[in-house]
Amino acid sequence: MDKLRAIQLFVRLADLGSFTRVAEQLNSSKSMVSKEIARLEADLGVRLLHRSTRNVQLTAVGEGYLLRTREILSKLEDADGFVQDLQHNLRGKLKINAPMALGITDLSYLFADFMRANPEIELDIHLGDENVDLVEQGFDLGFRVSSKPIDSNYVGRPLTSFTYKVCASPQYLEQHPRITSHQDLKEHNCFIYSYFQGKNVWPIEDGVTVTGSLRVNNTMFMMESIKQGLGLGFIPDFVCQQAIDSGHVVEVLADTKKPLLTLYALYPDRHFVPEKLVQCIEFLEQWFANKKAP
Amino acid sequence: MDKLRAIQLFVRLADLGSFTRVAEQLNSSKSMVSKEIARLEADLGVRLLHRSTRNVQLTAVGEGYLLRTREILSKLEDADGFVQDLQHNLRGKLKINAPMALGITDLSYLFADFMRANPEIELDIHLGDENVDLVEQGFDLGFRVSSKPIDSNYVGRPLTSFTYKVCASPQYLEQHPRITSHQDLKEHNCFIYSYFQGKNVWPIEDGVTVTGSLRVNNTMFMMESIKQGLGLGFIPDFVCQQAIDSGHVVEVLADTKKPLLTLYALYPDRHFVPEKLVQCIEFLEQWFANKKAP
DNA sequence: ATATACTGTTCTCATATTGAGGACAATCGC
DNA sequence: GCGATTGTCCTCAATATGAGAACAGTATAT
Repeated sequence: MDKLRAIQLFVRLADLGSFTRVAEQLNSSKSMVSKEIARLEADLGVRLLHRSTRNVQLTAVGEGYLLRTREILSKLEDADGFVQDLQHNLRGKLKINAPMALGITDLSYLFADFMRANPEIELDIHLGDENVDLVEQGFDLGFRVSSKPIDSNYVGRPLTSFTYKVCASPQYLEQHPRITSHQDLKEHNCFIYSYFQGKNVWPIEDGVTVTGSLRVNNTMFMMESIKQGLGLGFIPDFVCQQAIDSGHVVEVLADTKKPLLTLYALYPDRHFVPEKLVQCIEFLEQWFANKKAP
Repeated sequence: MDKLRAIQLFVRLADLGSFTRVAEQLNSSKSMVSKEIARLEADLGVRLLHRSTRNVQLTAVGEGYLLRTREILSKLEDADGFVQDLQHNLRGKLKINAPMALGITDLSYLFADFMRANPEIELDIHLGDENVDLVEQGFDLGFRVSSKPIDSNYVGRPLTSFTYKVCASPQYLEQHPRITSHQDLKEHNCFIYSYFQGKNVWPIEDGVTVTGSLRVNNTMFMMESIKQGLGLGFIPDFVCQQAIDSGHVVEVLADTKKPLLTLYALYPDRHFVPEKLVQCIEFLEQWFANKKAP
């Protein structure tokens, strides 16, 4: 028995005071209304209304039940309304996970723009390079750099592609042997990024195993050490480009083959994506598209 | 879709955190739980929980919906509990309609006993001889004197039978012609009871049309007038018996044929009769049975 | 690292529920 | 009295629904 519908019919019946009119109002049959009310009464084991052929009269019990069920229906509507509001209106929190370096560089500008464009949406941004379980931590959106989508419960959306560059400061290069081949790197002080998937193998050409005096889990820190002339780093271009443009560091082995990586936006499975998240993802795509253009 | 059941499943699922365990607990199948939750989500247009194969995680929306639906389910239980309480416990009001004379005589003793035996039941007794519509006025119980059950929406239960007696005071009989046949009544001052079905025809033998100087809608009043020696009355025995026993009035035409009437208890249709009403009706039957015995 | 066990989803199909329509009994107004 | 209208009951076709197995994916154990 669909008790909820039965209750809705009961309340309506109490309002209209006629089985026939309820059936008419719902484009349904009298028999259905009658049966459903009978079912509800059977379920409760109580007569909710006395019926004479001319009159429908609430029982004392029915009176009390009506009061309570009215409130329940109203609360149910509230609950549904709450859901609709959160789903379809551009409101609420958006919990986002992003790599530290990306967050400090591009994303800080990106989300500044986004917040200006969508003042109703609150952002809860967690920067970190550890591999967190997005679903377990309840993230709405995550940024991942990978060739394959990692988590099958999430759908990935390519935003932009980037590459890595081998960087060193001009001073370092002056004071150390010339680098002409990627194999030369073996003789240099190559910094290692802790979370790098290849550990201490840089994916240049067919790969080169490197060693160095620094191992750190933050690319910005590494970048600073490179600027100080302490060694070489294998740095994403969005982190090093500015320093290269300003001359603080220099790219070496620019013509070697390095992997082209893709930045993905990961968000929960495609069913029922909240409007605010749709909005956010579209914003991401546009932002990166615009950035590449000029 | 049975939304209520879907909500119940959702809440249970949030508690147990596993589709499989919900299905086990309800002796049902995983597919049913999965489908029902999917239906609810489709209805709302929202993902309520993220599922990874190892984890079920509430969405932000799901979290809010859970809170609200929990309250709704609790309220629904309250409503059902309220009904059960009223139905099965000996509590609550009992609205009763009874003829004036009967109420003032027998019923006053009867219900005094009843109230002593059932202190939890409140009585709301309306005395009156007008023909009221029991269902329209919301009566739980009515007393009717009739040979046929009047209202088809109510079921009648015979309680006791009684008859009428022709009464007069000794003084009146001394001062007026002797009464030996019912036809003699035509020459006497016969009081008329307003609500009497036969109007001014007393159903003695084959009926006798009478006239008199008093017409009143209350038998007790009439009884008093008889005691004063003003005339004759056709009085139910439960009203006149005491006065006859004490010698205040005398019965005449005792051996004539008068109708034997039955007192019925009328109560609403047999489906779902509240326990308190069942109790009351049983009490009525026992009381009248005991009264007849001694 | 590989295997295994366990998760939630999806599919199909037999089953059961259910709602519409009409006949029915009862009542009220004319 | 008769006709109109009420709620209930009956039957039957259509729909919805749940069980079970196959499936895809993942975490734990070895």
